[in-house]
Amino acid sequence: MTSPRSEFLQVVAERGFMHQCTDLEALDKRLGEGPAVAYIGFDATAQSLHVGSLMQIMLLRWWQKTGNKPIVLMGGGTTRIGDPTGKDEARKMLSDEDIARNMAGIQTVFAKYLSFGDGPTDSMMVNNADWLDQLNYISFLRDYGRHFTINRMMTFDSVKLRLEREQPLTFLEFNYMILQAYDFAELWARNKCVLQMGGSDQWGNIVNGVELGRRVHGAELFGLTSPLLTTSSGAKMGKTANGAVWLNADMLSPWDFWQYWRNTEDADVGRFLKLYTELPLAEIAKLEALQGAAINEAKKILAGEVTRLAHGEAAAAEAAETARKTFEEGALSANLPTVSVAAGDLAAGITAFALFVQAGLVTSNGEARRLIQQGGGRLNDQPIKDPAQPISSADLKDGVLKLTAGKKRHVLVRPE
RNA sequence: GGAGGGGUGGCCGAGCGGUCAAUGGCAGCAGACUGUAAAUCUGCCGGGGUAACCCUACGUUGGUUCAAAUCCAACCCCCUCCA
Repeated sequence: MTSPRSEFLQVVAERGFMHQCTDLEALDKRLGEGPAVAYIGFDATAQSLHVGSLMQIMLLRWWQKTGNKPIVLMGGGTTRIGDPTGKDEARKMLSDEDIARNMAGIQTVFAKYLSFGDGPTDSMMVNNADWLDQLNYISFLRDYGRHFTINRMMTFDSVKLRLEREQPLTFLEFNYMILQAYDFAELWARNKCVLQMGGSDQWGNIVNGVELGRRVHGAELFGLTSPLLTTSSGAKMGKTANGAVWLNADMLSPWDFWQYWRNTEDADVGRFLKLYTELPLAEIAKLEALQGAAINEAKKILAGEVTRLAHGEAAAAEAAETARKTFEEGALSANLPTVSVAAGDLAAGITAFALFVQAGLVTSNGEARRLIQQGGGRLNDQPIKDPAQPISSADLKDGVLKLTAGKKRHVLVRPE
């Protein structure tokens, strides 16, 4: 089709959010008729979402910004099943307490990206446990199970891949797609929700929902998926050395979050600016055209914008300033991550390798020794030659010690 | 219930009585080169220890042996086929 007329779909197309859509023209037409309701589901598998989900959150944000109503669906019910999509084996069962705790952690992040309330374009949050938990098995099978054929279910990747790899797929997991389809139909019935979005791996689950809605409610529903993002060198988004890039500040500090974006590969800068910031496309075009070292400026803007959305203006500014002092001036910034050691211990002297362990820069004495022996350990910006070198109060500068592991990881140590 | 195959370090995957903390690949870390990028090259990559060396580890538990990831027994789990 030609370029979409609706503002939402224009944004989605221009900025790279579009992977597949069940019926782009019809959805465009529907959006032209007035505000619509769309949802994205988030299962409560961890205490925080990570940047892998950020594209979905931005989609909801654009949806709201372009005059529509977003629904955030918390998968309180479906998390008890476990989505087999893209997994080689069943995830361990999460207890109800874990799920409740995870949901509480995840919910907080949405308030930063969406405005909630009762207005026509205000976002709302619902929990599919509200309807899934009370389903009656036989009734459900008769009303909904008859719309699914095993023949067709076996053709979906989530099922097919497991079977082809001869990995077990339990009946519990096999039901996941049915429940997700039911969610969509239910959200149509309750809130006239007409669109489900999600990552491309959710395509099968989404299509099932579209079809189920048509069969049981005669509703015209739509699905739209975003591409699975990898970095230019092929790594999945959101993973780093120390684990996932969490969106919650208590799981990953705004400083580390800023650093993650600052270290974006050159080739990804333009793509990420379009997806994860709201800068005008013309400005992004200029930034991504920067060559050589100049593109670092674009990375700083990327880091600043993304951090501002996730953690606020102040946190973003502080991270930028800390980075400037630390990396560009080589000066000491008081806002670097800080750990404390007992003043008495420091006065007595602590071996360098032990201090690196205490500072959390490495996880074992052996690793600390290796780091230092290989020339990757510095104290107050001076290389440490001997892992056993004692460090004491005499090394304090302005009341702190600055420890560095490698080129990028800095920690301040304060006696207390 | 029967027959066969399999469970090895974060992952994949060799090993099949000693020379095995266990080949190789991926991931990760450090150094060089750079731009807090990528690619490349070099080193490292279970824990403790300056080191000698010690401890833990090859599904679980016992056993054989001077010596077991490797052999035996029982058990647990997974896969395939049959009933």
